[in-house]
Order: sequence, then C-alpha cells, then structure tokens
Amino acid sequence: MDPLYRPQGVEERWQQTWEAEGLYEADPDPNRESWVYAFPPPNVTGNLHLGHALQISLGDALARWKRMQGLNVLVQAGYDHAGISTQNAVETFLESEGSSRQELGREAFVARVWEWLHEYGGNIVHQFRRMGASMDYRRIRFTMDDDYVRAVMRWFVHLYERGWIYRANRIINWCPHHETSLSDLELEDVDVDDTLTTIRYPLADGSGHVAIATVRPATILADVAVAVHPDDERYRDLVGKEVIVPFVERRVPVIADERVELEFGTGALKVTPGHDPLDFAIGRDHGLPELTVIGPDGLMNDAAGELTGLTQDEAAQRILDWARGRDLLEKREHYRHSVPTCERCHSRIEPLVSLQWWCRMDEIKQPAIAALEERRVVFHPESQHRFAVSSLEDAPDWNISRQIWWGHQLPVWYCPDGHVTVAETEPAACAECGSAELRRETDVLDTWFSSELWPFATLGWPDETPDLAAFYPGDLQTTAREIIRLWENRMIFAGLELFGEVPFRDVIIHSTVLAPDGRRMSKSLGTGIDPLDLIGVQGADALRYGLLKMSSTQDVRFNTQQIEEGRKLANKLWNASRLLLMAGAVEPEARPSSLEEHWILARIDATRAELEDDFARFDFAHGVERLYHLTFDDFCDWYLESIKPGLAEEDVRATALAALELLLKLLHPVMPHVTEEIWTNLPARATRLIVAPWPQPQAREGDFAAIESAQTAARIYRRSGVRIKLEGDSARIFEAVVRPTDDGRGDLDAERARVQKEVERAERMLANEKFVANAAPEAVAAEREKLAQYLAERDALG
RNA sequence: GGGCGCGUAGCUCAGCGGGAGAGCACUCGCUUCACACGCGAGGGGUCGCUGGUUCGAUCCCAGCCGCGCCCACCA
Repeated sequence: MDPLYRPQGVEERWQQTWEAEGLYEADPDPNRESWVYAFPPPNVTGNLHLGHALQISLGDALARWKRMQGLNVLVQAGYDHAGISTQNAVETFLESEGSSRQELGREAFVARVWEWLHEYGGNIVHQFRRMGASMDYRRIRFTMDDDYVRAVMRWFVHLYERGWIYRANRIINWCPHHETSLSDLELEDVDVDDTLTTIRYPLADGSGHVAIATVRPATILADVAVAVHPDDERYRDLVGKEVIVPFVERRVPVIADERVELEFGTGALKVTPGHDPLDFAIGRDHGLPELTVIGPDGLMNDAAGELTGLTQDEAAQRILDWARGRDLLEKREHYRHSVPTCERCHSRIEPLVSLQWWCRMDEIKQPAIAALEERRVVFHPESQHRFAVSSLEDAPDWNISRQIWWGHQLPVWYCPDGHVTVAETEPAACAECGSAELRRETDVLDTWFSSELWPFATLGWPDETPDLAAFYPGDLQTTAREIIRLWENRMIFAGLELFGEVPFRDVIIHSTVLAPDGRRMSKSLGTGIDPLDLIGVQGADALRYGLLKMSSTQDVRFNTQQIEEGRKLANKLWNASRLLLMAGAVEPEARPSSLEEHWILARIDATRAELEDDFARFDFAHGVERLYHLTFDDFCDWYLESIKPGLAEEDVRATALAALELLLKLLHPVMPHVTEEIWTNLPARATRLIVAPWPQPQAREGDFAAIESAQTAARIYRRSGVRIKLEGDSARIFEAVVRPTDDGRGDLDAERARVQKEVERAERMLANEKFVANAAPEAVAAEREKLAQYLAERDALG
C-alpha cells in the first residue's frame, strides 16, 4: 500500500462499481420509506460550476446518509433545455460556421439544436458521476423528452381550462437581439453612462412651456401626454391644458398622477405608454392611446414617419437638432443610471406593447403562500421564508410566451377566423367554428414553465405511475437564493395545484460561491473554476469536503485551503488503515478491554450523535469539522498512538479495526470514495460501505467521562511536564497515552497559576449575588461544574 | 430606495452574554519503524467605529463607516 493516498483512478473505479452494481438505483418498495431528492436540472449546454458542485456535495451527503439508514433513496438526475441559453449557444456556433438561425429557418434550426446537443450537450452527466453523485442514472430526464413534453402540454391545458392562462396586449420586456419577450426575472440591471436631455414642450395656448427630462429622446414620437404630480405647486395650473409634443407637433393633455416623482428632473414626465412600463400603467389608467414607434428590431418603425428605419440614436439626433433650432433644447447632462438588459446577451431591453400569453397568478399562488406560512415547506435558513412569501404575494401575472424557436411550442391553434383552440395534441378542427384549417401558435413557453414540473414529470406524470405513487411528494430541494422566485415557488404552486401536496419538505438555500477576490464567479470575468480541474488534482472527496466546509455562510469566497484539508483527511485515514492492516489481518470486532478502547468507541458514538444532529439541521460545515477532529485528534493522535505498543495483540487490532469501520461509516456521506476503498481492504466485508448500515447508538457514558479526565490530565502533563496524581483507570490510560518528555520543559508554577486564575474567576462569579439570582439556572450550574473541575485540577497539581 | 447578510489572528472562517478559537500560512524542534499531505512545541487579535442595556458584551440594542447579494417604474 502506497503511503500516499492517490484518489485518481480509485474514485473513477468506485463510481463505475457502485453504478454497475445498481447501488444507486431506486425502485418503488412498499416495505421501505423513501427519501427523494430531485436534483435541480442544470442547463443542457452548460458545465458544472462550483455552485453545482456545492449542491451535489450537500445533497449527496444527505442522500448517502439516508441510504445508510436504510431508506429507499432516489436522487433524480437530468438536465434542462434552457430555451434562450441553448438557442444562444447554437446560434453562436452557427455563426462560426458562417450560417445563422434565419438562414436555416425554424424547422432546420431546431433539428440543428438537437444535433448539436447530441454532440456537445450531456457533459453534465459525466460531471455528476465524477463528483460521486449517487443519482439513479437510469432515470436521466431531459425537459424536451417526449414524455416530458406531454406533461408540459397537459399542464398548459390544465391551467387554460382553469381560466388562468390568457392572451393579452401589454407592455413586455423585449430583447432586440433574441427577438423575444422576457419575464422580469430574466433581466439584469446594468449601470450605464447616459445623457439626460431636458426638452421644452410648448403649451398649446402659447403661454409658455413645460421642460421635461428624458434619457430616450427617440420615444418622444410616441408621447401621448405629459404627467405631473397632483401636489406639485409648480404645475398645478397646467393640469387639463395641452402641450405640443416636439418634432411631431401633436397636441397632448397634461394630466396629474401620483406615480410621478416630484424630485426627478423637472418634475414633469412625458408619458409614452408604448415604450415604458410606468407610462404604460399611467396610460391604461387614464385611457391614453398606446403608440409604438420602435419595432422588434430596435429600429424606428413605420409609425416614425420620416425617421422610419433609423436607429434610436440617429432618431434622437434628428429630434434634438429640430429642438435646438427652435430653442426647445434646454440642456443635456451626463447621467449614470441602471437599465434593464437581457441576462443572456446583455442587450438593452426595449419595453414594447405586444400580444403575449400570460399566466394569472392571483389564485394559483394562494395555496403556495399558505403552505409556506404553515411551514409545510421549510426553508433553511429560516430567514428565506419571508422572501419566498413576499415574492409570491408580489408576483404579477407571468408572461409565459417567448418568440424564440427552441422550447415547448404552445399547444394553441388558430383558425382563419382567429378562434383559439387549446388542446394537448393537434386538434382536427377549430373548437369554435369547426374549421379544419388550423395554424399552430409559433411562440414557445418560458423555460421555467416546464421546470416547475420537474418533481413529478420526472416520475411519469401525467400518467399515474408506480414511481409517482412511491416517490411523490419528495423530501429535499436545494437552490441558490436567486432561484427561489423562478423555480421553488413555482414548483410549490404546481405541486399543490395538481396533487394538493407540496413537492418537497425542506429547501436548502446554499451559499453562493464567490471567486477568491470576492467577485462573482463567472466565465466572462475569467473567475470561473471548473470542478473537474480540482477533482483531477485533489480528488472528488477532497472537493466535497472542502465545499461542505465552506457552505456555512451566505456567500463564501472560494479557497483551496479547505479542499487541501479534505485531501489531508483522506490521506490520514488511508494511513491509519495502513497502520492497522500492516500489523496483521484480523476480523474487525469491538472487544474493548482497556480504557482507551472504551474511550474511542464512546468518542465515536458521541460524534455520531452530534453529526446526525448537524446533518438533520443541514449544518454541514460543523459536521465535517467535527469529523476532521475526530479523525486527527481523537482517533489518530490519542487512540492509535496509545495502542501502538499493543498492536501485536489480536484483540487490540480487532477493536481498532472495528473503531475504524465506525469512523469510515461516519465519513462516507462526505468522502465516499476513500472510505469505500479502505473498507474494501478490511477483512471479510460482505457489503459495500455505501449500503452498510449506519452505526447504532452505543452506551458507554461512564468510560467516556473517566477517560476525558485522564486525557485532561495528560494534556496538563504534556504542557507542564509535571506528573499529575491520578487514581484507578484514569491513571492507567494516562500511563498509556502520555509519552513523557525528557527535556524537563514545563513550569508547575505557571500551570498552577493558570488553574488558580480559573478557580478565582468561577468563585467570583458564583459569589456575585446578581449573577446567581438573574442568570439562567443552567449557566449557574455550568459555572459550579467548572469550579469543581478546576478545583480537582488544582488538587491534582498539588 | 427596500430586503437579506457580512465586517473576529497574515488568509478562509467558527464562536454570538461570563476563559478569544479552527484550518492554512509563520517560528522552533523532530528523516520516531501509518502518514513530512506527518508529529510535538510556539508566536500572532484594542473581536469595524461610537454610544446604550447589563454586575459583566466579540456576543443583545441603536447609530455610523465599509462590503456582498437580491429586489425596485426617479423618466
């Protein structure tokens, strides 16, 4: 056996073995309780990043822990078609070939996407395996699989029949690059340097003008009113009058609306319902027309008259020139502000009025809000509940249609008369007029519309399958904070709507992994780190350990130190097993006789209980730290060192191997590969560690206390070089554990002074009447205990 | 502007009402026959700042400063 543990090769071998032996597989089993974790399906075109790796580390640690506890564990694997992202990726690829989406046409393009996916997609699953993720790989699902598409169609029809899906003309976010609408949640605000232009709008009666600030002069052509705040003294007399819109010289009314900010610009707002969300809202309330002068391509459209076909900048220039010539241009100043952009291509969003499909939220969200408030779904940390609830409460109707080509085409057909037929599969005739001449809606659905079905569409819904009966509802969900509104909330309302049951019980909101310099990790910033690179060097076990250690805070700066720590832990375990195995093979069996043997077994058992508590609370950072200290401090430094002289004895080795087995079991959920490798090297193992039973509680309380006191005494001895009086068992373990130093280092007086200080502190506190009277009883009791302990130590020091 | 969270040893982070900690890094000593990816010993911190509550505050409260993320219709 190599004194250096090398994960390379070992890990791949176990990953293949576990899968080949079917140990990841979950099938309905009426005799066993199930535990289900639907892993969030990553983007099919993507690669795992450290956020995914973290998710796998904690989700898989729980899965393996539950599996060892005998539960029927299902970890669902798969990937998402990720509409715009994928279309984007394939378009970029086509560009490199000198082709384009437009050139191919829709049908050929979609065919190319499939081709492209077969060639370049599906990397994710390889990476899952390489992380050691114990997913049921037979059950890999893709959101564009035929069965999944059927589920999406059923869901759409269901919502439509409920009256919650409708078509309406409203202002939407338009990405001119992708030429599609986007939901508010798909936007990313970006700060830009801009120009704020103040232009005078002459009053129609010739009595002066109103100055108005705008960052988008091109939209002046679509102005239909000027709005001021009703309380604004400056403009009170103007309300009800008319002004003349520059350039187009159209008379429009001055209206009053509370949504106008008094403080901004001149306090007067040009109202452009066709191109601004706020103006749209004001326009609808005041019954104003909705003019559109910018087209889907971002250029000035036919309604722009002589400016048709110009870019917005060119149009703005023409308008400004016009205004300047008539002394209507008051000023132009630098202005930095944030603008919405497409999160995929970062094109500036054009707010446009457009005919789209919508999902009504007011009714469907109510059961979800109730479920969250009743804690039928529990977020960890708890503080995320309020955010989840408030974002549901505030959720506006959801624009679910997209004008891209890659995705689930809406199950909607139109006849020549414009009647709408909604059906899961292509209807023979119009439901209203019977016309057989049907044309299918070309829009596709927002990606999240299909993602929200993940917990049950992966189990066969809409069919009533045995899988669905056995594995729905599930147990765990993991996600980053920003996905709560996009996904968790929607899975919850979909599950409640269709089954009346929430799809999972616990949601772990895990930390965001930041680059070492604190910036966001991203490929474009060059701060991305590929988990596979880390695995190649340090091993998947080390990566899992390190990420779990980093998982405690809301945001964590990635650092390799914690992964190094994991690698060292793996190596330490490896060498501990070498020590025992090289001493001679023997069947592992706990036959403790000496105090140190009782002690280590008790110590492991105590850690088991603490670890179970950590896992139950999803506190992985403390759990792995506990395992580290158990292995290094207790098992290796104290226990193994103490039994070394006796390793020739079979009983000593048998007990040590039994203790090692327990240790391996506790570590397996975190570091599955190295523990399984060592487990296999131990004599006569009938089962794999991955399915070995989790250790049962042991009662060894008395021994534990005796040894703790001996260990404390030994530490004092080591520090001070002073022999301490101990009696009975404690003295024996003391002799066994302590290797006396012979350099005479140590200072009895200093040790006495330290203990004396402690005694005085405790005595002072207990003499404090207010403390004894006001402090928590446990605190006082703890103080009494400490005092007793220090008094004993003082006695021992003589 | 609103919400969540963070500022503790050189670094990454625990601790969150009565002794200031871990890992890494650093210093010193050990080629001890499981492991130098090791063992032992050690140095290093006015616990962001200012007030308040308390017998007592890194820990609770308020304000301020700095930082991160999410959300928001100041055109």
